[in-house]
Amino acid sequence: MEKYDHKKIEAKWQKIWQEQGVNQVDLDKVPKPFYNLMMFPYPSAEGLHVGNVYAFVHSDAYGRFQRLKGFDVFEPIGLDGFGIHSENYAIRIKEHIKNVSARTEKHFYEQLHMIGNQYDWNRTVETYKPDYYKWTQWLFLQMYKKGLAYRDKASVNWCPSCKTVLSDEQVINGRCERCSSETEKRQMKQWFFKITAYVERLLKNLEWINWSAEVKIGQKNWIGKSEGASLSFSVADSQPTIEIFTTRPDTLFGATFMVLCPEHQLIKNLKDKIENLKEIDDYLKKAQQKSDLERTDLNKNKTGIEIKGLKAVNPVNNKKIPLFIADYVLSSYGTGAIMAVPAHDQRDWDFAKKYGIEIKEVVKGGKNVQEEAYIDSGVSVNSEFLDGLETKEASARMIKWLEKNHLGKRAVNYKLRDWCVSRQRYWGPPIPMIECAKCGWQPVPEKDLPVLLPDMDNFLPDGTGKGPLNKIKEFVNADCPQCGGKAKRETDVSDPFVDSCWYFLRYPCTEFTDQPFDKKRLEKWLPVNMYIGGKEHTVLHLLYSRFITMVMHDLGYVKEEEPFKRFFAHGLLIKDKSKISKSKGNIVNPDEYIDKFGADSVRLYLMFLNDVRLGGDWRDSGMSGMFKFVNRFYKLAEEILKNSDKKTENQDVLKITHKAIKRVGDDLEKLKFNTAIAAIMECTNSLYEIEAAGKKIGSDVVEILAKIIAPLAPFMAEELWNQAGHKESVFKQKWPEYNPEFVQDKEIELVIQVCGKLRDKIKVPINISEEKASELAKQSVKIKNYISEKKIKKIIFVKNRLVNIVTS
RNA sequence: GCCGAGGUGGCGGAACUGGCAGACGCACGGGACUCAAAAUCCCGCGAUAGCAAUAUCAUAAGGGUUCAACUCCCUUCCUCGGCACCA
Repeated sequence: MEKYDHKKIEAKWQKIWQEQGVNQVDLDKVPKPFYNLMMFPYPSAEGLHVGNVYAFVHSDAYGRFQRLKGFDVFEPIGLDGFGIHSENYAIRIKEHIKNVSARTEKHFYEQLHMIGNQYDWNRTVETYKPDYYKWTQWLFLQMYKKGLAYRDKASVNWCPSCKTVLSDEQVINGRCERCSSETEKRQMKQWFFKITAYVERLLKNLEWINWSAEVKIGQKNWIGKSEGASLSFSVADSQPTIEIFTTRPDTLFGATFMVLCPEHQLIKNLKDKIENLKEIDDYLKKAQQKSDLERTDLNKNKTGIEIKGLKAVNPVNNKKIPLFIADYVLSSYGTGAIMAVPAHDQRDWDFAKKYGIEIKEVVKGGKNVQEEAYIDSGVSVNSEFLDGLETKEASARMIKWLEKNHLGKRAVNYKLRDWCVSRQRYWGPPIPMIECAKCGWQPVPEKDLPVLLPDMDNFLPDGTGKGPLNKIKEFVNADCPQCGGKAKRETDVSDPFVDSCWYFLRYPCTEFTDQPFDKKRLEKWLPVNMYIGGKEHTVLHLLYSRFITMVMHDLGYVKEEEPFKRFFAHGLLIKDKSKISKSKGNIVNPDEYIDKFGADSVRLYLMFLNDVRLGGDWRDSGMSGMFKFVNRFYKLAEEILKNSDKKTENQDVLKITHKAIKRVGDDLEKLKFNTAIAAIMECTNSLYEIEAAGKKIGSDVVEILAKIIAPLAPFMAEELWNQAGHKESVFKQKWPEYNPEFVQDKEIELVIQVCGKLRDKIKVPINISEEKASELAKQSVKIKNYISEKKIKKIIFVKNRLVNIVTS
C-alpha cells in the first residue's frame, strides 16, 4: 500500500483546477449565486501569517460546502497592500515599499494557492494598483460632491522623537509604537468623511441584519448613543451662555459647579473678566503639553483651575456656582462643557472632593454621597418640583420644564466622531483634491483619475507634519481645475480603511475599466452571503463598509444598503496561551507545515483545534496526529476501492456512512468544523472495525467519504473521487443525501435513573411508550435494589432518552 | 472601570432545547509485528476505594431553583479580547 503522497497529489490537482477553471463561476449567468467573502490580508511581513491561514481555511471550507449544496460560489481574494502596516514593514527591513510589495504579493499568492482554497484567481484585487485606487479616489470625489467629505481641524497623535503623525493604532498606551516616546496631541487640518450623518441608519439597521449579538453590541457601543437634554447656563453679568449636554437632567438641582474643557471658546471670549488670567494660561499650557500617557495616568487624580471673576448660573434655581477649567472634560464629546453633579457622578465627585466644592444630594439611593458618589437611579430629593419622582420620570419632567421655559430641550449625543481619512504618509492613494489660492479647494476632475502615486526614493515621514509627497514639486504643483491658474495638490493620502471599505464591491466587477462597479452585477451578488473575519475588525472596518455602501446606495450605484447579509467572527489563533508574534518568539511558518504534512493536514488540523468562534491553541505535536489521520483515511478508501463491489449491501456500513453524512452536513452548516472532523474520524474508525470483521464495503462508500471530506480536505477528496472512477471534479457534484432510515436506530439505549442518579441502561425499541418504558425500568434487577423498600413518588419519562424514578 | 467572550482529565477540546459529563484527538502506559528501531495495528487511560462487580466524588469557588444543572438564577475569583474621564 502506497503512502499518501501529498506533494505530488496537491500539485497535480492545483494544476488541473487552474486549467479547467474549476473555481470560476459565470458571474452573469449562474442561477444560485453565493458570495463567500473573507477579509483580504494586509502584507505586513514576507508571507502569510498562520493566523490568516486559520481564518481562510474555515471560510473556504464553508464556501466549498455551500458549493456542494448546490450554490454557485464566488470566492475571491486580494491584498490590502496599501497602508501603514505594509509601509512600516518596508521601513523596518530598510527596503523600498514598492519592491517589498511586489515580492510579498508573489509570495502571498503562492501560499494562498498552496492552501487549496477555491479562489477565483482571475478576479484578484490589490489596493495599491492604479486600476483599483483610481476608484478609491473616485469614491472620495463622490463623497466630496455629496457634501460628505470636508476639511477641518483635528487633533492627531504626534511623536516628538520620530517627528511624525501617528495613527491611533500606532500609539500603544500613549507611547509611539516604534520608539516608545510619549506621544502628544497636535491640531492639524484633515479630511473627514461625515459618517455621523448616517449614524441613525447605521444604528437602526442593526436591528434586522443577521449578525451575532456580540458584533452588533460592539458596533452599538462604538456608536455610543446617549439620550438626555441640552441646556444652557448663563454666565453672571456676561453675554454668552454655556451650552451643555447631560444624560441626567433629573440631577440639575445638584449641579454645584461647572467645568469647561481647556479648549473652550468662552475662555478666549471673556478674557477681560477673568481675574486669574495668568494662572489659567499656565494651566492651559500645561494641559496642552500633557502627553496622552499623563492624561490617562491622571485619570484618578484630576487637575483643574477655577476661573476667578466669573460665575455660572444654574438655570433651575438661579444659584451662582463656580466655574472651572479641567482636562477631564473632553473637547471632542458633547459641547466641551459640563454641569458637574458631584453627588451623582464619580468624576465630578473626585474633583469636588479635591477642590472642596459642595456635594448636594438630589437622588436618594441609600448611600452617603459625602463618602462616595451615587450614580444609579433613585428618587429625587431636594429638587423642588421633581421631589418624589423616579429618575426616569424626573428626567422627563425636567426636560418638559426646560422646554417650557426655553432653557433647553431633549437631545441626543453620540461617541462616534466623523471619520478622519487623511494620512501624512506615502503608501496610499493620494487624496484627489487641489487647492487654488483663488478658487479654494477643487476636486480633481474624474477624467484625470487616477492621481498616480509618484515614485520617490525616500518615502519616510519627515518632521514637517506634511506627507512625504510634499517634497515632490512636480507632484504638488498643478493647475486649478476651475480657473486653470497655479494651484497645489493635496499631499495627504487616504486611510487604508478607505481602501478596504469597498473592495467587496470591486471583486465581482474587476473587468470594468470605465466604472468601479456595475449595478446589475452587484444586484446579483450583493449582499455578501457570508463574510468571515477577525473580531478586531468588527467595529471600524465593518462600520465603514456599511457606511460607504449606504452612501453608494443613496447615490444610486448599489441596490442594497447593507453589504453583508451574514457576518461571522472567528476567534484568535494562539500558541502556548499567548498571541502569535515575533516578540513572543512563537512564530509558526505555515509553509513549513504545508511542505511537511500537506495542505489537507494543515487545513484539518487548524479546523480541528477548537470551535472557530473561540479561536484555537496551536501545538506542534497535534499536527502529526492529523497527518496520521489523513493517511489512515486515504488507506481505508484505497483498500475499499481495491477489493470491493460497487454497491454496499451491509446495513451496518450504510448506517455508519449515512449517519456521518448527516452529522458532517449539520455541523458544517453551523460552522462547527471541529466536530464535523470528529464525526469523520469516528466514521473512519468504525469502518476500519467493520472491515476487520470481514464485512463488505462497496466503492459507493468511498464516493460518500470523498464528498463529505471535500470541503475540509479538498486535495485528498478530489484524488479519491478520481480514483473511484470519475472524470469530473468532486466539486461539481452534489452533497450526498442521507437516508433517514439508516440514520435512525431501531433500538436505543434508555437511561434509567433513580432520584436523578444513573443506575442502569436498557436496550429498548425506539419510540417506546411511557408505560412500557416505566414497566421495563421497574423490572430491572439493579433498579429493584434501589427502590425495594421505598415508595415511588413519581416517574419522569423523556422520550427516547430516560426514565427517572423518584422515590420518597 | 465598562463592554464582550471564556474557565470541563496530564493537554487541545465534546455534550442537541436542562436529561448517560469527558465524544474526537494529543500525550502517556501495556501488548503485537521486528534482530532492533521507525511506521502500523490492538488494548487501557478523570480522582478515590476495591481482585472485581460496583460505589463515592468531580465541569473555577460558594449558594439557589429542579425529579434532574457544564447548561438556568445570585455572589465571588481568574484568563483572554475590545474600549477607556463619553458627562
